Amino acid sequence: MRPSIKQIASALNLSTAAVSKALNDYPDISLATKKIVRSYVKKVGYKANIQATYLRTQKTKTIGVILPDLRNLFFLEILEGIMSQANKNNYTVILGHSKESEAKEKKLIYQFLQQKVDGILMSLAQDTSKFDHLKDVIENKTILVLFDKLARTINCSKVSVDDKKGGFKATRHLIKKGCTKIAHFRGDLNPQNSIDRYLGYREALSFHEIKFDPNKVLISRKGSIREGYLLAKKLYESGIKIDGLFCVTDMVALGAIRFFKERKINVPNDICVIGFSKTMVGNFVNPSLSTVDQKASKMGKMAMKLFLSEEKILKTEKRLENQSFQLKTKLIKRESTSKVS
Amino acid sequence: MRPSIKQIASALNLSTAAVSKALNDYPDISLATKKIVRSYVKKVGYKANIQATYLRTQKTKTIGVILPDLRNLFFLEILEGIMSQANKNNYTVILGHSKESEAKEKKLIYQFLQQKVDGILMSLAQDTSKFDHLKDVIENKTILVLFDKLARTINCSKVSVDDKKGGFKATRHLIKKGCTKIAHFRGDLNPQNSIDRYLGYREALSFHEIKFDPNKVLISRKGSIREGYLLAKKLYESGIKIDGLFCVTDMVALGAIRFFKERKINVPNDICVIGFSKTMVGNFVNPSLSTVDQKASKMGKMAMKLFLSEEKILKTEKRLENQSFQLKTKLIKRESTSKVS
DNA sequence: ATAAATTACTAAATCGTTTTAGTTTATCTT
DNA sequence: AAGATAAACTAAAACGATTTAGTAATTTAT
Repeated sequence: MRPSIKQIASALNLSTAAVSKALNDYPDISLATKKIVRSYVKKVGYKANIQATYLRTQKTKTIGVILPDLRNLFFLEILEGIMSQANKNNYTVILGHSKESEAKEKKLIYQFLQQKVDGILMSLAQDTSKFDHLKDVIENKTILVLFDKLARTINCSKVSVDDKKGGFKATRHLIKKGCTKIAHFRGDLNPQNSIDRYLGYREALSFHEIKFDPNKVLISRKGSIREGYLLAKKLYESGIKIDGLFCVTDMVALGAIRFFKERKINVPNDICVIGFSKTMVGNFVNPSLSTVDQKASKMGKMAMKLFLSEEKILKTEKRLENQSFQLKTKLIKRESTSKVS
Repeated sequence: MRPSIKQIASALNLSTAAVSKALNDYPDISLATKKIVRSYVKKVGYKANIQATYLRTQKTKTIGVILPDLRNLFFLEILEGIMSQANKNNYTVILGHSKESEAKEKKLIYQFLQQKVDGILMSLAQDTSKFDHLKDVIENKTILVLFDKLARTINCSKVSVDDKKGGFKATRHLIKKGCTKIAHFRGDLNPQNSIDRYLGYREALSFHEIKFDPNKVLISRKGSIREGYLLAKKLYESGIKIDGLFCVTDMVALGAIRFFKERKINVPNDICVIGFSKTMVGNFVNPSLSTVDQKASKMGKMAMKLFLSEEKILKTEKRLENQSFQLKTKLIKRESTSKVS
């Protein structure tokens, strides 16, 4: 068992107060005593008990991270970014998995608040349509940082991707490759991301004076491979001809490509396909998948940095003060759009 | 701010002791009082402060999980398995990422012990060769459960895969497909897994009376795609002819396949390739990758279950009592070995 | 030389629970 | 009716730290 401050104090013939102050570098402890305490503490490997410290300071040096999907490498890279920053700053990360469900998300938030985390960093579940639980976080004076899937109306720090520009880039890339009949499998109406990607798609079309055709836009609710497959099938069977396809996620694109393969439709020669949010898989499939990179790891780092800066303000000025940050996207050209135009 | 037990007590004209006992269902509180307390608590949304509770009970209802690689879907599925069980049992999960480094692993363990987790569930880093930090966990009366990459000599609960049988199955599958010159890209010498897979490989060869050729066994230290590519190149350039390849991981197999593709060597017709530990990617590549499934999610669940059962014993008998569990593997036949023999 | 100021501590309260050891009141024996 | 027993509480200590207020010893100022 690790020693407590009491045992250290009696071993050194000091009061617990003196030991605590020495460790926290209070000015009313002499340098000599501080040195004695520090070296002794090092020798016996004393570490302050975090839960006991919390009881007085109300700080746990812990953040909660909620991810909607653990099987999605995009979120894992974000997680990695968060964790590397967290480690550097001696924060502990507790993890929650909302499984894209608002109910689970809510439960996790209250669990985290009970754990007295200093902040919650999260991406919203697909499902989430009410934001009361987010407001509760802020009311509890707990820092909230949203990344990727945000709620515009909530007053907290946010890291987002410039989805509109990304959608624009993806669509423009297809146009440059000579595509003129470009379909879009968009995401659900709820999180802002899919709306923005869709808007980028439309903007690119109108910029290049291609008439927008609502029949070429289908909605994927879950963003799964299976759905991509089914939407491609639906579009194909409806008889609408296309030569380009921009999908809201890589997974949807992979599903679509699978369908085209089955029907002996050549990608990219018959149809160019581009996804969104570079996932590792895209690099291994055949044809390899063009996509729009979201810099997931950087997103995680930024989220943690926003938290740290807010924490600093909270410490001195006792109020939450949030910032937002928007990450740029990068077009990744691969085989699925490598048609010679 | 959530109310404390004190405020509840004064609101109900009771002592804090009575309220606490009512909530914890002590027999010396009348049913009537219990009902009053419970309904009031529900109304105001009171939740016990976990850190304060810990101070008395020494239980945090928190476990620490250490993974060596966050970009590996295998570990993420394990994590998912752990988290789903943890949630069911109201445990909080704190996550650590060792990045396959012994030093980081050590640091994380001490951080977790400081956090007073009730248990640590982990897979060892590639790097790890000394086990003092693991012994420290046990000496701290903290439950330790190792999964996947274990240390045989440490006396704790363990969940492993029957790697030897898995290696045997993979190799036998190649043999059944008519391969006779079977190479093996094995893992490093340190964690037991790669040794066992290698032993399974040898056993299958000898079982089918194929002479073992040490020149056909190469070592991959990191198990990366890049390494798989380089090993395939090395083997190819050494002039050794093969018609089958069993790789220690899917990633290594993917790398090898990439090299074969570049050299216009057809997989599976010229060389059958099989990996290990079903990763999602394997299903999307072309050709899709045969592999040996490790049931990652089940592994996570088992790890958590072993923890829970050990925790139960610890509570009543005040001693650590560990168990081990070995998961069966399953052969996944896909295109990379679909040669007609 | 004495009062004031500074230095370097200590005592004790506090955070929010749980739990041991009483204590009061009511009920049961005989 | 007196003592024993049981029921239903309460008081207070404890967990391990931090921090406020106070105190002794030393130094400085006049």
